[in-house]
Amino acid sequence: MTRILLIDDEQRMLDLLTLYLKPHGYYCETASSGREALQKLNDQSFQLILLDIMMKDMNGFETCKHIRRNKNTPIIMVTARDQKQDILQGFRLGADDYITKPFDEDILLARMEVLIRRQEKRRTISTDGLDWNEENHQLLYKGSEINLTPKEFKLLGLLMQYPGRVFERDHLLELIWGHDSYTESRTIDSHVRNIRDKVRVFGFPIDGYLKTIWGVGYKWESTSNK
Amino acid sequence: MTRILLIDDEQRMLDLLTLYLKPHGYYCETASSGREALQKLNDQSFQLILLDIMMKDMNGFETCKHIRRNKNTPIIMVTARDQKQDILQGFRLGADDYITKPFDEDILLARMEVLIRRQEKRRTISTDGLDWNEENHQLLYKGSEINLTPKEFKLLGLLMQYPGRVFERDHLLELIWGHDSYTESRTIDSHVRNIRDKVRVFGFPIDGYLKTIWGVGYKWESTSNK
DNA sequence: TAATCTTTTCGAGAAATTATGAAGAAAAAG
DNA sequence: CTTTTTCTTCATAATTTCTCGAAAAGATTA
Repeated sequence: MTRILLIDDEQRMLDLLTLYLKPHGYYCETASSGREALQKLNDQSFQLILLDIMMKDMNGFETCKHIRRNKNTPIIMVTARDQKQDILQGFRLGADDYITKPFDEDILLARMEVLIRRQEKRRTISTDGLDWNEENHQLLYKGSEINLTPKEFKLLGLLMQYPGRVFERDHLLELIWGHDSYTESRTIDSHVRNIRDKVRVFGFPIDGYLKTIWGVGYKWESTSNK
Repeated sequence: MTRILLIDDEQRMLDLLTLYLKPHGYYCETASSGREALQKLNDQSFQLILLDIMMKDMNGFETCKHIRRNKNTPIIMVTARDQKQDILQGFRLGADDYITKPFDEDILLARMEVLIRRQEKRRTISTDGLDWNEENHQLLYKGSEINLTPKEFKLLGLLMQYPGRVFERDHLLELIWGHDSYTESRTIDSHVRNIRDKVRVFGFPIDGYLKTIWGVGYKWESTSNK
């Protein structure tokens, strides 16, 4: 799930954008001030930021500058039509793109995709808010990091990569441990347990996904019947 | 000198753009057909492509698609105003941005700069008060200089350059020491240790950023949960 | 329901990996 | 050439992860 941070001090606008974006598979987190946005950016991770320039408290420019001190998450500015100086100023402060209000939904989506696509060359697998990312060696649930050990991480990644497919324990051993391992196949069970425990703590409905196939092995459920 | 490739079948437009861009320090090469453009792209390297969509022979879309087969040089499409379908199609084929004719010179320049800036390896990186500057080989924290040795400096810079990404020790060795080095991969650990020690003395919360990924390597944390 | 088989749970020891401290080798500076 | 700095390696301490057995719980079959 691609996570977007919407920053605007008008609640109406936040609602509207959320409504726009949700059906296209984006999860939107909202912030109604620069301060709140920086807070959320500190706690969670996002693939894109939509930032309204016209805000009362800390304005969009200030916010943009602050964000760029620590992150290079792509930023699309939202401006009123033809505020050329604003647009230029935004670019100077590190914004990646802008759209003018009122904006065309399709164009916005296209621009968003360009920016997201560019940084998502890495391999990620996502389900229901759970993102497994190989390059970052990270498992995120709704933007928060869940700490896994190397074996746990590989095991989960493998299962998620082939949703619906059942893996026998010996097969998992071969794929993750390698063919020259003397490890007992029951060791898998321990790792599965640890994964379940760790992920469950964060509120992800893991039992609806990581399933035991009795007498066979394990699989990652593709159709989430939680 | 930043090299731009202009593609348009109207000579007048090519001249106009060249005239616009030259004073801003861009070198412009021109092509008046898709074929010619592909030829030039094959022989020379460019930092950016400006591509007119409305061309007689091989049109802009075709050209865009061909270019993307081999290169990911940023492409800005030039379209007539409000050809929404054209714009969306361009994005689908891998364009990075578009401008509508007649365009504003400053906005064009700003958009170009965004795309070019992103391509360039950054000479300075800043996080949470820590500034890494390649040009003067300095690491500053809140203005005070932290003295690093060459290896330490390069290593830190590389990690900061790609926040979030995990590097294996052998990969770091290859990137910094070069492929023909006989250095043990554990040597990395020593350098990491020295970096941590030196930076910590100055009060920077290094342990929240320079992370050990157990069993894998090291990374610079992008979501700073200190 | 009983018998049997499989999985889950738990915990402790084993194994693997990283951090640390220190010293010698190599390189650079004086 | 000498001194200083940087780089590399190694031993060992500290930490984290992995593994496996045994008991408990759960599923299946007769």
